[in-house]
Amino acid sequence: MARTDPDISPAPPATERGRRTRRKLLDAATIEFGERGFHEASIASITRRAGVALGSFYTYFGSKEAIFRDLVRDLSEGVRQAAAQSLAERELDALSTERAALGAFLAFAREHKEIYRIIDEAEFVDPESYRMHYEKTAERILGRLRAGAASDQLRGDLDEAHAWAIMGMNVFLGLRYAVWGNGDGDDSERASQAAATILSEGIGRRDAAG
Amino acid sequence: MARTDPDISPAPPATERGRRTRRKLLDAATIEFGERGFHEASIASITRRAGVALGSFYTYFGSKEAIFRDLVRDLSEGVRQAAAQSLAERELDALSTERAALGAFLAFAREHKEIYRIIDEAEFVDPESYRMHYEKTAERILGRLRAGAASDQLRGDLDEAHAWAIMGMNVFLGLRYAVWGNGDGDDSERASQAAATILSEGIGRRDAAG
DNA sequence: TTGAAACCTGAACCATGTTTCAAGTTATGT
DNA sequence: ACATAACTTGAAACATGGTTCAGGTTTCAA
Repeated sequence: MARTDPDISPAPPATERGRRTRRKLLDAATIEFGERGFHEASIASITRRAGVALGSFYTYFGSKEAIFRDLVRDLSEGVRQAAAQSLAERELDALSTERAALGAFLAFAREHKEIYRIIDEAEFVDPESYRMHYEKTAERILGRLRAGAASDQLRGDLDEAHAWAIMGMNVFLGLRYAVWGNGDGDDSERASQAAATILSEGIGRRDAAG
Repeated sequence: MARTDPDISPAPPATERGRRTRRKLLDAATIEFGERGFHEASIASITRRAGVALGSFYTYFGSKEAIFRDLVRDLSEGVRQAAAQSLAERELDALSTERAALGAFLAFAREHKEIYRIIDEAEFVDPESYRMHYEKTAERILGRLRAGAASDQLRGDLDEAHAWAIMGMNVFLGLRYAVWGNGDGDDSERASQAAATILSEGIGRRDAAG
């Protein structure tokens, strides 16, 4: 009895000690999932890393899937905050804003390769969160595009598809130059430059374009 | 004895019957992996779908990973061919070529959602093939960009990063409008339009851009 | 101080599904 | 026809690792 739906995590910790333990498990899981991926990861290894008994895991999480789900949501929020913060720091014109957003994302990805990988794997382990992550991200990009259009800096006909195209550019540049790259800043600079050019002028020759 | 390295698939079939059975397993695996994902998929279910005994599986594939690897390479080649064929059909200017390539990719993704998913999952099951798939794809895009530059239709300074940016756009537009979309052609049209606009003029206002 | 709730422990349980194997069947070349 | 290699079969061995549980320890409010 008192069965917990394995899909759902038990009630949040009531004491400080509990919150600490839960946090330790979450941090250990970030490393474990990042290094080995969801299926290679084991709960025993997570609790070992956290310095906690195996059984304690189920005090805080209903199942292996459940902790992964919690993690993805945590991290998705983390990415959002990192980007938002970098944009709040200064006032920029619309195109520079997109460039800064990509820069922040690349820096974040370079520092948190494991997070990048965890969100990717959510496509298979927790599709709902995966979808949510990208839909929310696209919405934020679209919001910026609309603001740029409102202030006459950007085209007026930009829509959701443009936001998804920009997001795709950013994600793949991050994969190639922040995660796979050698980790120095030059790669990121090259990526930012390419994206900025495309967004400001496209790839056609200036004098040849219709 | 006669142990087979589980990472490697045994020697190819020597008879016609063998080739048929191997093909049946590969086809069944495409469906199984596409529907349930790598880890949910079971070899028993694959052989059941193929109408073959469980043990026969190991006559043709060294392990579950091995058949997945073979599959990813098959499919990666399939995507390549589909795109190449659509481009070979007519002579197009550089920007139209990119638009046609995206169109072919979207159509392919709409028809083969399971293939799209399998290649994505290779990031975790067979990183080598995954990486190869995208590197090859980026190379082909870069080749087109260089050709466009050589004929003075595209900017002269396009490099690998631009190719990755374009690939990212295409992949994400495919995810959103071909795989997640409602499946009609309107979505694809919208996606193609957005990408074409970005590539030809960027997102800035024509008269406002520097 | 004390009782109850929260939390911790780790060995054992158990479900799942991959892999092996020994024996039978079909194809092929001489 | 015959010998041999290729192929097929499915039950059973086996490994792995998620999950449970019964009994201990810590925390905290009354």
